[in-house]
Amino acid sequence: MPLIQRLAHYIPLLPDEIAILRDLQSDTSKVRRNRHIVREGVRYDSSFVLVEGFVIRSRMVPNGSRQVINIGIPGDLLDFPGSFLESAMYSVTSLTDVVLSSISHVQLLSLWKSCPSLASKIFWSFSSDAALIIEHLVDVGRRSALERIAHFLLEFHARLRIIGWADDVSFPMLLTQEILGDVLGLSMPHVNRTLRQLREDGLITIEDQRVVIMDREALDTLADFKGRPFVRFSLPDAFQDLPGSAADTPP
Amino acid sequence: MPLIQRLAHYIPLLPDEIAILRDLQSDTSKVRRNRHIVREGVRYDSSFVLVEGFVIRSRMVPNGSRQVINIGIPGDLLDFPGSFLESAMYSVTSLTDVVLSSISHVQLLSLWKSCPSLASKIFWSFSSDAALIIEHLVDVGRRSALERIAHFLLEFHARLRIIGWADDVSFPMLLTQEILGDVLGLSMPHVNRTLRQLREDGLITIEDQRVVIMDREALDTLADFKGRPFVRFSLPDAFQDLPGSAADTPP
DNA sequence: CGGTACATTGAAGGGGCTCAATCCACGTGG
DNA sequence: CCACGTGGATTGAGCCCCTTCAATGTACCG
Repeated sequence: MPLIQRLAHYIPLLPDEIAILRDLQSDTSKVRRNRHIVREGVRYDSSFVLVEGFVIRSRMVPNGSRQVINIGIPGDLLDFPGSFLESAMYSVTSLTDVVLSSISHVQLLSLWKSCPSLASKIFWSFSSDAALIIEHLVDVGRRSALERIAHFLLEFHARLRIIGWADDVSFPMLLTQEILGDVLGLSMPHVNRTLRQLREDGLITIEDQRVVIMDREALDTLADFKGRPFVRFSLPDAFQDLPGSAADTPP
Repeated sequence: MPLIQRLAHYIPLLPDEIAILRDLQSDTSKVRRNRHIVREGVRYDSSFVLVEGFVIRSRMVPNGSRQVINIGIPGDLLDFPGSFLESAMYSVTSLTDVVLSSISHVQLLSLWKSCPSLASKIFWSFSSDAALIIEHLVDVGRRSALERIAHFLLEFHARLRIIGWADDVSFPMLLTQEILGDVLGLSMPHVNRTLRQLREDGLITIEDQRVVIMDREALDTLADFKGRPFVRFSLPDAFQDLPGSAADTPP
């Protein structure tokens, strides 16, 4: 239950809420590698929780290139902000074999009545997705290739750690250099050269498809990465305490 | 009441909802030109509706440059996704003299109980902000300077039109070229040259601080601008009809 | 009338792109 | 078991878009 794990990493979840979340993810479906899950321009009336596997959300541009908006990892709620919009504004494609659980928009929104405290936590999750995109915008707009890649690696590492896919200093390299280029607005050859430079400078190594962070401090400085202090749950207590007392949940 | 105007442009608002919105914006405050309204890293417990004037939301990068996330125009709800986060992830600065109306997060969230249909409309508004940022990301990541500027001008024109600040073919140029550069990840001289090229190609003219669109079709093509079809309200009827029947409101 | 803010233009350089070749690991079928 | 195909990584050469640095122009304002 990576969604629960991810939320709980930031916010104490009440037993009730966990039960509801479990329930929401009851019917799952599988999608093979390299398939479209959501297609740009089409309308959907349910969102998806990514239970297993990885996806990319991307937009094509007429000149032939594409921009990857975001890498979806287990526990992510796909399709924000699409949930509220007329039609999907980007495609979602499976990067690996994937297990999804769909949640209709009606279900999602009715949470505001049945369990507002949980709803607020889910909307917090949307906010932190938006925050991620803003970070991404800053990356692409105002950082050099070296800074961008460093920043992306650190951010991705942080996200993977929360769901148990990374240890303190390393994580699996799930993206091809081509995709990494589409994420960061760079060409594939330049991604390659920049990664090499990071290696030569002793900041990272890459072995067996894993990225190993060799010099955390230098990377943090280079990327101006301050952990992710802003991405933390913060709502009026009135909303955290609704269903019962604000007890912690067992880990 | 630009917020009401903006929402109503997309979504029929019920009389009740309009009354509540009016009420929310009752106490206003003024801020002079070039002042900080929200400062990066600080925590706030209320959001703002921008009633009059223009603001920029931006992030500084250690190398001295900054990235403008978004231009706030009258009717915008500032501080998303900040509302849910521990601390502001970007600064908000007044571009002109400004009239704000603050809405505490508690007030905002309690709408989900007191008037869920309105709440869903406000959250739709957040979604469309997020959509704007995604468009922006695509711009900066994968479009040439010419395409970027064209796209920005069209998008900005569309937004200004909704609140009555633009006519069919022209709108006031509210940004300096320096700011435009910070929006689009370009240097000021290059913004200048690119604008000149757009002029020389007969796509736009700039006179008396107004941008005039001379060749709409060519601009649309260049920028791959398709109006903003995805930014349209779309929610299960269950949520649109809660307080009464789905009657239109008088204009 | 000098000061400030912004627009404009030029020259030179570099970061990142394009195009293209090569290499490597892996899987698959004969 | 090997030949081959395929997807991805790596590397090189040349170029161009955009940046940097710097100077000049221009409007407005106290």
